Amino acid sequence: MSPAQGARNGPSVTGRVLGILSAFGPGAEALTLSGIARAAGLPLSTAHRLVGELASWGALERGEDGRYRIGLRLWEVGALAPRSLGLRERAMPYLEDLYEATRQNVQLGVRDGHEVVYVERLAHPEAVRVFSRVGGRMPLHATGVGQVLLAYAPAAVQEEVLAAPMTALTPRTITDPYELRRTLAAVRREGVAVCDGMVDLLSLSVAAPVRGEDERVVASLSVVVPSAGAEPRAIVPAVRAAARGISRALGAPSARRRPAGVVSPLPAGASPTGG
Amino acid sequence: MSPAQGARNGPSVTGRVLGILSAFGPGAEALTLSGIARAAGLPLSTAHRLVGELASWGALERGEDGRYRIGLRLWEVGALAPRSLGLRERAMPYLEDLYEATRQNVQLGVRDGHEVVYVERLAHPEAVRVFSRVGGRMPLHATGVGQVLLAYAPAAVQEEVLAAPMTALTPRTITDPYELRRTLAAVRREGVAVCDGMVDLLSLSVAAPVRGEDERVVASLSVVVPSAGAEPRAIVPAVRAAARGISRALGAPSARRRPAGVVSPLPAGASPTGG
DNA sequence: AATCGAGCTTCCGGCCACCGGAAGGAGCCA
DNA sequence: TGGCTCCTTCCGGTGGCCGGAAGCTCGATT
Repeated sequence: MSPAQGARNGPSVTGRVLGILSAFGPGAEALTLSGIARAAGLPLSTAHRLVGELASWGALERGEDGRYRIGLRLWEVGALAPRSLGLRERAMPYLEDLYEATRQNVQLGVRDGHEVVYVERLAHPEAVRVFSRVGGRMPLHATGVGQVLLAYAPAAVQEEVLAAPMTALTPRTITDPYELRRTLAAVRREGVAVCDGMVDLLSLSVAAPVRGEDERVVASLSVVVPSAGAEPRAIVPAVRAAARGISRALGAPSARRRPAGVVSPLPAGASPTGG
Repeated sequence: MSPAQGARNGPSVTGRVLGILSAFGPGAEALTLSGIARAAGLPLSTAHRLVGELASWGALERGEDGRYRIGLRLWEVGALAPRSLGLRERAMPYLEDLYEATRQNVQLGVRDGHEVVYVERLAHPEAVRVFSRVGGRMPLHATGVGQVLLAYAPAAVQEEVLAAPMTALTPRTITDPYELRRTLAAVRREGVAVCDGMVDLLSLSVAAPVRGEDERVVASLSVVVPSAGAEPRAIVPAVRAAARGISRALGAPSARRRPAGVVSPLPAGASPTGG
């Protein structure tokens, strides 16, 4: 997890304010004032003052139950993050198609440090339950999206991840540095990652890299399907095609092929396997 | 732009920090340090210090061009806003279906003060160009989603909006209080709003209310189609059904009907296209 | 090459805005 | 009634914030 977190937040006012925001998180969407003060390590009166100011601006909202939640205004500002909105906006149509074709789970993630942050997710209510959520984080080594992002990350990042101990989410999660290194090489070679039962034993994910205009991998998308009886071969081409479509939409030179045909990257019979 | 911006933000540190965040907005996703200082009305050195702190926490990110953008971390926190994520999560499947059926634009918005804030939007690349964007705001009186939200808003809000001057986005935008009042009554009676050419002359939107567990209208969704040759009658049922589906997912008692049938509110036959 | 300008970074003394203990109020439960 | 938790307000002391000033890095212009 993000080290130097709780301890930091220096004694500066800005740090305290950010500490208050840090108090919120998945599983802590609504907090009482004292809860915030506790989590942020602030005296109650201090928290009271700062929270009041945040609330009057709209960064926090106070519910009828007296508890505070993240406010719409903060969400608005957050929506301006280029790695969220800009990416999302262009990726959506392709995610749509992929979702429509599979009726399962489609995810889009970017790397932040040693973790993947899920920026978008389309989930069919009846699809396999997936652990991730929009705005959530997962370790890079254990997920399809993560492995792709790691495979194309700067060497320094890869070495850091390989050097650190890796937590196992299931018995099948890769935790051995050597094996991971081999896996990453395979991902680079194939252009896809297939993770079977690494997050939970019942699901399998297929992920592919999305490139930006400078050819760097800026995101990764994946489809998660039930492990049982899944046939990755059937999914891989679709995932690859969608990833390439998004890359093209982002202006990646390498993705410029096909003389601007149909929008849908999933024509019924077509296989991108070249030749 | 943004009037009364520099003036507000009190002289408190928190206010200054929030002022810095306010400097960003649609059309201002990337700013230089001095740009931020200018927009927030802060001395350069002060801005430098605060921005540095924000960036080191992850609220801002500095690009290779030296300009600052909203950081992923802030987006993450913003994603915790209940009116964004909680709503979105449950609404998505229905929006999906609606999008799939129409292949046009589907929008989901909530009310904030006298404006609608678009929380989600699915847009087909080839669909009518729509003015709105995720995280964007529009006046309540001029849009389908807005009219629905206004129709079910507290009386006080309605009167405030009716009393204030209304800007016309096109010649067809409602700006007359009396006419708006009549329109709102119709919306309440019908349970849908149909706005033809009010945002731009080429598009038409059909919107319906989404209710929460206490029956209050918490959001509104709409479909935007080309004005030319559109047949609202064909769309209305689909929009109503989707809105009801989301309401049910949110726990609205009134939406509990149908003995838990299929998930999709759009049985295969309903074709909104037509002649 | 020299000059200019725009933007960024660092430094530091003075002052004032922030801090947080303390006191008091509002609910809730036993 | 007493005890609990949570919230709100107040106010004097002080330590963190402020921001002018000096210097730096670019790139454009003469």
